[in-house]
Amino acid sequence: MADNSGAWIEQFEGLSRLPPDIRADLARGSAIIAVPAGTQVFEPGQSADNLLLLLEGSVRVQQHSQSGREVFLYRVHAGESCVLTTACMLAFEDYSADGVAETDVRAVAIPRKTFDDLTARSDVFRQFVFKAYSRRITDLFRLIDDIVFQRMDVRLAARLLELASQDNIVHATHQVLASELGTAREVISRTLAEFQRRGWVEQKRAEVRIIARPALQRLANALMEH
Amino acid sequence: MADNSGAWIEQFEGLSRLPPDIRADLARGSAIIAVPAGTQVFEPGQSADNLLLLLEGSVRVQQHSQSGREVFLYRVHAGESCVLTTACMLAFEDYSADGVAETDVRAVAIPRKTFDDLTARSDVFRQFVFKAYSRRITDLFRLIDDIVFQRMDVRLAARLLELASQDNIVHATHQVLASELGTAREVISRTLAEFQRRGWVEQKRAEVRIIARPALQRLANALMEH
DNA sequence: CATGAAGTGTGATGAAGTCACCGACGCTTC
DNA sequence: GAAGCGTCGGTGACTTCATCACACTTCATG
Repeated sequence: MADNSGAWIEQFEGLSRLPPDIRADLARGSAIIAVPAGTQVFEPGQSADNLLLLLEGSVRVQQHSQSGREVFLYRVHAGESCVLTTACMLAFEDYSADGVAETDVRAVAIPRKTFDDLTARSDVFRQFVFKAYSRRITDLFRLIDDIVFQRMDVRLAARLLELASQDNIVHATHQVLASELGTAREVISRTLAEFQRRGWVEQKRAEVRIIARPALQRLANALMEH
Repeated sequence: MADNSGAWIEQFEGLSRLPPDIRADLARGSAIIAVPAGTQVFEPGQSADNLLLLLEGSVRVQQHSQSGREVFLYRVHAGESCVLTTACMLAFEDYSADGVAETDVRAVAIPRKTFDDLTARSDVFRQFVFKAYSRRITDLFRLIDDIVFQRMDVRLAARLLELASQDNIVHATHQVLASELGTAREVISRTLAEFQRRGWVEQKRAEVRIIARPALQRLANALMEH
């Protein structure tokens, strides 16, 4: 187990206000773990017994439907928690979504026992947990709204901007982008072809380079019609 | 305030195991309220300060999108709780969904203070809350899955069966059904017309009568193709 | 450099959403 | 009961998106 002095607690906005005794117990009752990219962090049918707080990296949470395809649900970034797994930690109900480390991940693992103890003893910790819930749930609401009402090109533009690195490159295959948006690869191919035709992006294999950020931005904000 | 002896606690599976002292505090610290049909139970921009446990009736939770249309999210029945409002109770984050009483509703209102107190003191209560969360979240996951992958006619058939009263009648306009499924009225009209052509339903103004339940059932289970 | 797997392009077809409009029903008001 | 009006439902034309089938390109690897 790595150093766990509890210094990481400062990285989490809601936890920095924890009183010293709780903070000590949290550090003592948790472990810092490292997970290589690609690892299944949690999966359906296995009741998660750790709440993860991400220090570095990101986790992609998705759902495998009966139909075999997968839908992207949301992404957990550093400084956030995989809080929805707590629902099954305490509810013993099997989870229908799974999480995959997209990059190498460093995280704090809080076992059920510690989680339960802190939830009982600290209202600051409780607020942290419920706030994280709130965040995820509103994300899901927004996702549903997008799926139902937004056009594909608008959603793709927005997602490209989100995923782009500083140098305006998105490292992702059309297939990956498709599952991010819950659509088919062909739709992504065609839409990207259209973006390229307009000179907004350039494409290589498994890579999209954003040329005209402002144009994509305008489309993403749906300030553009047709 | 109506009689609140705490007898209602038995109606909630997860709460019946509460120890006597907690149970007494829960009864004392909560109130039974009656809400007429059509009332807005909670709404965006107003941080809910009561957790509702439904004794009778149902609450429809939906989202008003920027685009003006609304999406049905889920329905809370008697014996269940509007637990997602707790996320904002404790997180102080504004809620983007609203809830409307579909029928006259009797409910137990648990104010934030009581909720917070019980969450700290009782692990049975905590489990109840988290289990309710779990239930809602998996409902949302299923909803997303349905929206993305299921055909409209399959979803409509399933919804008709859910909404039908004992005498196989669904009291709802096409518009209402459309917003339940996040689609357009015309789509519902056409699909229902098709169902009618096949002799599965009959229609009156603001009413659908199910004639061939088994056929709808087969379609709903997607055991039927084309 | 042959081979196969992964990534991408494209056309045809059908399902669903959108837009525009009209007619039918039910309720009020005179 | 006729006129007026709002809600509800029906329909055609068109667009967008999903699906299926298949061909072509890129790239790693033996």
